[in-house]
Amino acid sequence: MIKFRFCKFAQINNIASIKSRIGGSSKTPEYDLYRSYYNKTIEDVKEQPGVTIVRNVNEAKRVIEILKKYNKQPHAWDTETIDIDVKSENPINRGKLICASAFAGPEVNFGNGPRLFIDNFAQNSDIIMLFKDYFEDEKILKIWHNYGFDRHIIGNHGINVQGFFGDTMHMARLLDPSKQPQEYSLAKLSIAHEEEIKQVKTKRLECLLKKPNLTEEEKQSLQIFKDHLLDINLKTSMKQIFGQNKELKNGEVSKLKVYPKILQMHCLPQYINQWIEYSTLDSEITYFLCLTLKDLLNKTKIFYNSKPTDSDYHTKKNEFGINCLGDIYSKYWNSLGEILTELEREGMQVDISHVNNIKIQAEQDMKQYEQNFIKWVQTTQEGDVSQFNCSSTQQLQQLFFAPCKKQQVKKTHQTIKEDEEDEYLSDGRKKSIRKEVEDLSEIKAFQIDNIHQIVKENQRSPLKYTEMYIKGLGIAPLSYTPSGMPSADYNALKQLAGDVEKQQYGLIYQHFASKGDPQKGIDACVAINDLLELKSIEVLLHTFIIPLIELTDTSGRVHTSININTETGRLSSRNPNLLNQPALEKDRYKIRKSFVAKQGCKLIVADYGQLELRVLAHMTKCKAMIDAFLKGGDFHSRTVITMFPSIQEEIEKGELLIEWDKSKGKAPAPLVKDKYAAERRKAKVLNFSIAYGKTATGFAKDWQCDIKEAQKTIDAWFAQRKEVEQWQYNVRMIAKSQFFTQTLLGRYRYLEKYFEQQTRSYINHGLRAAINTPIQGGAADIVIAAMVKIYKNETLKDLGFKLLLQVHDELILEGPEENAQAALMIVKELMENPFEIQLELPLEVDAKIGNNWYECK
DNA sequence: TTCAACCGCCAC
DNA sequence: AAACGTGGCGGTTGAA
Repeated sequence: MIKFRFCKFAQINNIASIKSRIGGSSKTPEYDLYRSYYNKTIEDVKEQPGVTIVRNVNEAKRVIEILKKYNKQPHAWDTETIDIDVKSENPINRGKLICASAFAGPEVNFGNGPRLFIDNFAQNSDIIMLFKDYFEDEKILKIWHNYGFDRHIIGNHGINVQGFFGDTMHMARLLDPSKQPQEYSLAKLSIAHEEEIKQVKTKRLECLLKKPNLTEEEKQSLQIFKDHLLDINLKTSMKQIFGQNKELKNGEVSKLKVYPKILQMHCLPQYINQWIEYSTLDSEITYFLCLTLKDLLNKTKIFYNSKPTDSDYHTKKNEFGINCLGDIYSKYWNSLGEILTELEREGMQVDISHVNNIKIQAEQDMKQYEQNFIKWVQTTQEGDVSQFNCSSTQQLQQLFFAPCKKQQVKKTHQTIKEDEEDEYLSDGRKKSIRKEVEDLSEIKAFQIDNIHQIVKENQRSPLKYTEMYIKGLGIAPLSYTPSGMPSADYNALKQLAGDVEKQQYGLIYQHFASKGDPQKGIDACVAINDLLELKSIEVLLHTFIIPLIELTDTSGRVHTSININTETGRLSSRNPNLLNQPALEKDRYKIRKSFVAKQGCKLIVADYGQLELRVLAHMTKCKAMIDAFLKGGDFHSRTVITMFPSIQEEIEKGELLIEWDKSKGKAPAPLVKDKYAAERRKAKVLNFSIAYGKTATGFAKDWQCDIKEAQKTIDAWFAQRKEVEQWQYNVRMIAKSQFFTQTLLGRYRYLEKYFEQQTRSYINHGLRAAINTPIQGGAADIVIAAMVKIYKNETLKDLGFKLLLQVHDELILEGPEENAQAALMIVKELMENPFEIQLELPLEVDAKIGNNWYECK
């Protein structure tokens, strides 16, 4: 079984091949330089209290024995890496370890105390390999902060880390998912939980000191810990410790901050001691943060109706057998942490030749449209605009809508900002303050490359840039951006162009026709239509096609980085984002065909049907919704008939059908989706948008009707779904009074930030979030539970099927062709029953087998 | 040169 | 008083 799960690792176990892939840069002159510094530096490294430094084989072997001796307790680890830009690159097959640190408890004495520092550079760069058996021992548990990153880096050395105890980042996110993303760094968490960490440390020390049979080494370690380490609880960020103000040539000190590279910190004498302290503190903090967060998770009961004074408060469980957040961690999120790293390492096979083909195709298609559009722009301008940039929103705004006044800016929860002191960037520069946008004047200059080498008066040689002037057409703005500028998005441009194919010309036609030149109007519509085509191709090319080519590895697989960093508990994906691949209708180049199964394998793509609506139905226990799901068939058609009594009558008389199986011949009566297509479309939009808290105004805008009519339709929806209305009311009340909302399983999302500012905009946003999170987050709970079940299923392992990706309500697996059918049945079964209990209504999963992602949809 | 604000668009 | 939730990301632009 194991052989299927880790065949990827089996491939990379060949160390020579690893080195050739990730160690290329270690042969550069830069490395040689630092290596020479390093050899002198390590001679006079100061001995630091509590830190044991490992720099040779014997030392390594000795500490490994100590680590193994303490195999009953988890060990916290952290790594520092080189050869990777952590901001833009994923750590799969890229980046390697320069050093690692561990902390296994205050009493675990590695010789000079409980902090362990392992050097893995230059002549010591294979030291980490001595720890292979230790890392791969699944019985020895390890704690990490952002496990995925460290696991992959260590994996790059051919070591497949096992024995996952927990990830402090995931724990912190589960405890409170509502913080800013950067607040989950080790440094920030150590500050946020400073008091609790102190308490945990003190308590732990007291407890250990009381332990009978302490060895001399342990006593010594505890003494060092007490004397030197107990009071160090704050992790300072690397930038704060190592950042220096840049010195200018004239001797003055600049505000710009400079930071040494990791290589420099590791190799240069002025940094090394602080560097070792910094690195070893990481793992120690991770260790105590883990204890702290576990404790907090266990203390966070999920029953908000119970009070701590209730006698059963500490043991009471919800319908899913969950008492506290700690239960959710141990039941689901812990496994999820492991699963995500597996998905990342596995990656997805890419048909590179297909991607290259569609890239060429897209580039060709774009060119023509671009030429057409710019040619037209030229007809409206006096100066040369051959360098008009179609990707520039500003230029488009200027061209169509200038001159115009900007709209009054509305403050939303995102744009509102307090008058704070000057903020500075990490490199010391002052953070720029948002400039008020100004009205658009009729003519505006844009900077362009001086491709014609124009030499200006009083200049001897041509400057690099020159100006292009755009004179606005002065069309009345159709909508505005949040900052008050006229928007030039798809909607606005589409209104200008109209439907060119049907010769129903849009607003810009009027603009020219009213000046007595209808042909010019038609030309303009055609041109804008071309612009829209151009833009849609550009998006596909630049957001999907090109990045996919760049990010696919040499073996033809693309490894996205999957994070749990949403406030609702959904996953997100980066480098590349595989969760927003174009849907079938918009996928004119069939980008999804690029994601294929590897040789001899098939993909299984399994989708939940109407997952969020089912979650809503379950949580509200809404009879009408549950009923509609139980009866089956087209859910939106069922919604239509409950909303419109006249349609209901037709159904009862048999003059109208909800669904018809075409294999039985021609339908004896018309179908709802045909006869009442418009109504069904409305019902569909309603079904989806109610969960988002969309209001009548929003619907009116979408449907282009007045607010009253929209409200009437909404009322019709709610009339049969009183339970939903009541549920929403309750959820809003809790949000307003207690500032949180909870998902299906009971995870919390805190909403204080929306209610602190007593503005309507904030509060309304908070209320919508409160409504949406239980549903969106509940759906996430279900899919995560299903993933854990699938991951743990022995039969699927035997069949060789592995998870590749989760796309919110869809799971993708890959495995041997001959086992695909068997695997599909199991996947479907597991997904439809993610919990021990049944929900108020069944979950339905549609699963397909195919050679690529496109085929499976 | 670097970075963030802004706009816009992709998914579920 | 605002008007649809959760994300990632590319391009342009101007500031430091």
